[in-house]
Amino acid sequence: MKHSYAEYALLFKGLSDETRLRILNMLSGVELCACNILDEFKITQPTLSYHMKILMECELVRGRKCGSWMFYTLNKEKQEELISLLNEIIAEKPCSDNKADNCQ
Amino acid sequence: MKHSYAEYALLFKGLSDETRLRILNMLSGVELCACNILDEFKITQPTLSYHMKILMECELVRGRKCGSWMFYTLNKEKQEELISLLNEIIAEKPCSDNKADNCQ
DNA sequence: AAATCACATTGACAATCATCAATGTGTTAC
DNA sequence: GTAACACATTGATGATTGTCAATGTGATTT
Repeated sequence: MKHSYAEYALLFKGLSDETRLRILNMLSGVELCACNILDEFKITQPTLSYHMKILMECELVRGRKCGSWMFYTLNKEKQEELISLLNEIIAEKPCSDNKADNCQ
Repeated sequence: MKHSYAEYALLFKGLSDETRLRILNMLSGVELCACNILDEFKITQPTLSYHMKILMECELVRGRKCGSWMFYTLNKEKQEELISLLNEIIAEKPCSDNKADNCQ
């Protein structure tokens, strides 16, 4: 648990929308500008801007401005943190007795 | 991509609440009944019931009824699927040229 | 069978979310 | 400097969310 539950919840909220998941997948290994991303969806430009803001606020994505373009890249570290958290949750705790003993 | 984006979005939505994250963590390696879980929170019983319903609907948690008790366990497979998805997103695609070449 | 216990469901509510049209801001092209 | 472009912000709207009090349901106890 590197961060608080509230922070992780925010990260997962960033991932909890189909459009945003598609955007993240588009960004894997590539840097794209907003207009490239917009082309792939049937949403308006303000809606995309809204999603990119959310992705950047929870730091799943990084942005860099270049002239009047905005280029986006994945922040792999954040996703690795989520993978660590999920692994941590899955892992059995040493203290756990693993059985609900009051009912077979 | 074992499932659809919509399904993954639902799974992440399941994880996007602080209370539910804490519940999942409580369940790692242990089977607990609803009343055990409720004791740890300052929420009402209907609210817990609501959260457990969400966790079961997206199959992050499995439930088993025993008399009038409900026992819950983690569904590790689902979390492993999410880890796979995150790894897949992080991984660079072979087709990607990795650079936005119209701006240094 | 009546009371109690463990949990689910319903209805209501405020808060947040995803979306768009309209508008604003800063950059580039002419 | 004016027009066009790329993106952000604002305001509005319908949908969804998390919460609770009240009530329902089914099992257990007495």
